[in-house]
Amino acid sequence: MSGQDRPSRPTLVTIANELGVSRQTVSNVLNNPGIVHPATRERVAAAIKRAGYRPSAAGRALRTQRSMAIGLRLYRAVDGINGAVMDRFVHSLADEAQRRGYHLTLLTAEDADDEVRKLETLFRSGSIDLAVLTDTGMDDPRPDQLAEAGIPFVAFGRPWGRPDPDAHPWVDVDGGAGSAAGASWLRELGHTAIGFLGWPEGSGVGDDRRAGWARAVAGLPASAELSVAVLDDHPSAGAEGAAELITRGATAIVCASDSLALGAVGRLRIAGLLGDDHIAPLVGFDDTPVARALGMSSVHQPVEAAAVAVLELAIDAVSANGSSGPGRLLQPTLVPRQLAAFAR
Amino acid sequence: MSGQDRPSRPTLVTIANELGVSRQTVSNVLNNPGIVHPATRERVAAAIKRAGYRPSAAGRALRTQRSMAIGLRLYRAVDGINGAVMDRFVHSLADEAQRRGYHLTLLTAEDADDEVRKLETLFRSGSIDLAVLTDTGMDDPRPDQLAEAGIPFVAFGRPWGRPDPDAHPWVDVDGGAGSAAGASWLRELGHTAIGFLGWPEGSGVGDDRRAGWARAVAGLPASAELSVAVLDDHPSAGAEGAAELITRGATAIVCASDSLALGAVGRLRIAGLLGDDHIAPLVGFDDTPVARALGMSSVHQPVEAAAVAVLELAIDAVSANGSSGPGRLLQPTLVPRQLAAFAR
DNA sequence: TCAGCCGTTTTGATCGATCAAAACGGCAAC
DNA sequence: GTTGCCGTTTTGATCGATCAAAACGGCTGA
Repeated sequence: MSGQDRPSRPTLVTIANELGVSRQTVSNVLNNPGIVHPATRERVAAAIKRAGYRPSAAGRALRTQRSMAIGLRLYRAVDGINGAVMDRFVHSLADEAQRRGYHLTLLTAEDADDEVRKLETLFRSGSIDLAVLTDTGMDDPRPDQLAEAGIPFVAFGRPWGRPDPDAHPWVDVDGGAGSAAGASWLRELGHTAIGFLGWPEGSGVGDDRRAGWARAVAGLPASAELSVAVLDDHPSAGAEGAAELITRGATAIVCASDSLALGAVGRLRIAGLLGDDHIAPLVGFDDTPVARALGMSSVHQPVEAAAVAVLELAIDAVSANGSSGPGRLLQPTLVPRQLAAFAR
Repeated sequence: MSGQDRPSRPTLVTIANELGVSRQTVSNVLNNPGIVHPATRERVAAAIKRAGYRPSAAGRALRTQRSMAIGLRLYRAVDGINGAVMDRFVHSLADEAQRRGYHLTLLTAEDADDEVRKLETLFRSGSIDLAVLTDTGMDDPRPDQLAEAGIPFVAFGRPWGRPDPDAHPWVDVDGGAGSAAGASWLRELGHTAIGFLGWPEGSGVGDDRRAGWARAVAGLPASAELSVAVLDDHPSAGAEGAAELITRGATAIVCASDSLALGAVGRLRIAGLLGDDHIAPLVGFDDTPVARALGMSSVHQPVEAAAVAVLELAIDAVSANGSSGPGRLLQPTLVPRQLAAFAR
């Protein structure tokens, strides 16, 4: 059945010979159409289309020293409830990269050191032009290591704990503003005892969200005692924390994640705090599919916009323009919801 | 601050000149160490390590006509509850690919045609050596189109609806066996009215799971009426379907997904069918994080093993050995659970 | 008439690796 | 002493593109 032994993809020379022009002219039609005579340009373009010719990525990469690839570590799906945000981000990033002629190259790693090591190998072999970091933590070691190795990168997440906020390009979502919006919404609903359910101090993201809640509940009585921290980002931990908050008098809760909120909703139901309007006095974070499915209110992160911003900074980083400024803080939006019938 | 203007990565020639050997010897140390004299080999290896030399992916790809990359479409995270399985699969695949010297190149697409078109562009430009298809549906058009274009590929999912089961290499999980295991487990618990909650006929995956349930409940009275189909893979649809099954007399339910099971658990609670042991008479599918969090029993798919198998077939496909056979059906496992306290 | 310029096209060199074949020194066989 | 072989190393060609500069024909202006 095998018709021809070698499919032998067409090259610049194939096309050039077919038309009796030089290879450079064919190349110019693709990369610098302006300098080619219109008549020639059309003949060449037609031949390219007819042959289904696609420039060799390897040949091009070898000459230009650019792979047009972006390295991204894919984390193990530990939770999957909150991992949904990262999912959306990766998809958006892949989409936007594609739109700009780049593409994502995935890697997996054991830990931060391993990630940097693998990024360095990919970079030195010319497999990627730059990296995108996600999940930046307090005093994250990766930015310095990448800078040391001369690898351009953009972080999705602020440089937490750094003296210089513009040490490297980053994009992030204003989590504090999200929690504040959630707390304010609960105030508007008439609540005066609004608790916060989050994690122990020390994580940049968690502290930021707590701070936002604190700003929004300022002035309400006893708000200081209504902050509870649990160790795990898990519904069972959320249930325990919510029970504690209710004991202390809270009638509404802002959570640092949808995982925690999922656990909290059961306690609110048991405590008879759900109300007749079926609006749970509860705000989760990340607007995950579970929140959408159950009808929990949650803070939505604009990951598509984040991906666009990351790519803009990324392209700046490799072309070394440095024109668009190092940091971008995007605003989340609160999505209020009514509990689904089956979840009441 | 910029010490040297050009970092100018080392090449084969750099290393070779440094030691006074030829470039080919350096190349051989990396690709064919056996034919190099041990003493030379060690000197060269030391120099490579010292310089932190990594072979240029572009140079190598140009010569060998291999990119060592695998194209994979990343779907938009529609649901995220069930998308979790795909998450784990992608991570495992990236991991296993890396272990074998390959890496994943992501793409996004609007639909199947767009996916094939983009894969073809990547393939013809030599950016990928092969593709991995996921979510194969009944009479999926992609296999034929890829074969037509001469693009090697492996599918994660059976060739549903095809006369020839070995039309192309594939790996899949035996969903029927999973549902059967779930139904059998419920029988062992003493249930005799076990319902199935799934989707309308016509989807390969859904029909397969229903068939497994049917096998396991054979012999029980009135089992034929205890199968209900809903249109959406969503908890609210699951709640409705479960209510219908309970009306028809079911005391236990096997679901085609965790999304459906999530909706069903509330109805079982309302109907007083949960029991004192806190084991919900319910089996979901895919063992997603939500199931783990709430304590729902579910069928777990061995995606890590699937990724390993896919890669094995993939490497066969590009080297054209065809030694390991075209199809692999893996067995899932049932994970029985007790409902978490907050979810009761 | 011829130098100079302009728009367009072609030529030569190069990116960094691997393949295939040649070269090399040493040694045994005839 | 020549031939042949063996283990190891080197040389030349090649993969497919882009950059930089040269070449080309036609035209203008001195």
